[in-house]
Amino acid sequence: MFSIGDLSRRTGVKVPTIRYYEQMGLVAAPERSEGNQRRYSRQELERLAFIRHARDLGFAVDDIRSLIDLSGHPEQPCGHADKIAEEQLISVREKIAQLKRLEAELERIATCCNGQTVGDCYVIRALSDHALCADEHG
Amino acid sequence: MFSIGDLSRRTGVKVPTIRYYEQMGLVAAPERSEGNQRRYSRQELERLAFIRHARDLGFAVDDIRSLIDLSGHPEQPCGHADKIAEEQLISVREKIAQLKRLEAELERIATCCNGQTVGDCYVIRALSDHALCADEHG
DNA sequence: TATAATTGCTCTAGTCACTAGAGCTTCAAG
DNA sequence: CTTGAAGCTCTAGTGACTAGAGCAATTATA
Repeated sequence: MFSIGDLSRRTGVKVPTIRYYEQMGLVAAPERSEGNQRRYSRQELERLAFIRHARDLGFAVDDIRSLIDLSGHPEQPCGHADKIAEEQLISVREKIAQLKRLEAELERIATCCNGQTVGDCYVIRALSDHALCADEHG
Repeated sequence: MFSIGDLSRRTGVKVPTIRYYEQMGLVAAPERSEGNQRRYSRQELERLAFIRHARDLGFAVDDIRSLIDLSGHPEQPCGHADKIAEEQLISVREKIAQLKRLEAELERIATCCNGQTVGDCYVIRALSDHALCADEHG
């Protein structure tokens, strides 16, 4: 049996976050000690590790809920789980592409400032005048 | 003079967001018409375009506030503006690196599922067992 | 000019995924 | 048996908006 602090140390999920997940129904409410403190089993530790891992990978809490539901039905086809993972992959790739455009733009902005005062600072001018942008972003 | 809707169309910032920016003190409260509707000048249009541009580039609202303050003092040295832009560039690069790790992990997860049922689905197993990960993430 | 459609107003509350703090109780070590 | 860490519940705050209710003003059309 683990206390909530044990669980936190073993999974890297912060204590208030574990309680929040319980409130959201992502993890079930565990047994309690005589003094009303949460006591977790190994199974609950594993579920929390699953959640932590999925969150690290950027899955939304709703997606995680679906994945947990699916893992409770091991006899069903896994197309849905695949779909969730693939959509997540697409969204990650889109974010990377978007951030690369920002990187290029910021590189230009942050490295071109040779002015001595704000009045002719490239950072400020570039933000004021979209026309100074090499290409579209946002 | 522009109505709030004009401003929205010209800058791409949604109407409620403009009002929210006013509440946050990012844009000043403008003149009002006889019937209490907001009426903006060209200067205010430009400031909002500046904000929009900076938000597109991922600057936090607090950073934008600093940049606006700076642009109101064109005689001062621009080191601070440079610093904000450079920090933003670093943070964007970190996000890209992080997302690339996620991409690699998700690729492995999403493309390796040859099982027919959830029971042996790679997506579910990979999330359950961090040991299946090729390298660290998160 | 009358009316209808659109746009605008304020205000409250909701989103997501937590995080912080107050004020109290229980637990484990010495 | 005491002390200090860890736990409890509850409310409220974060960032950057977004949604909706219930009105008022403006603009376009007949």
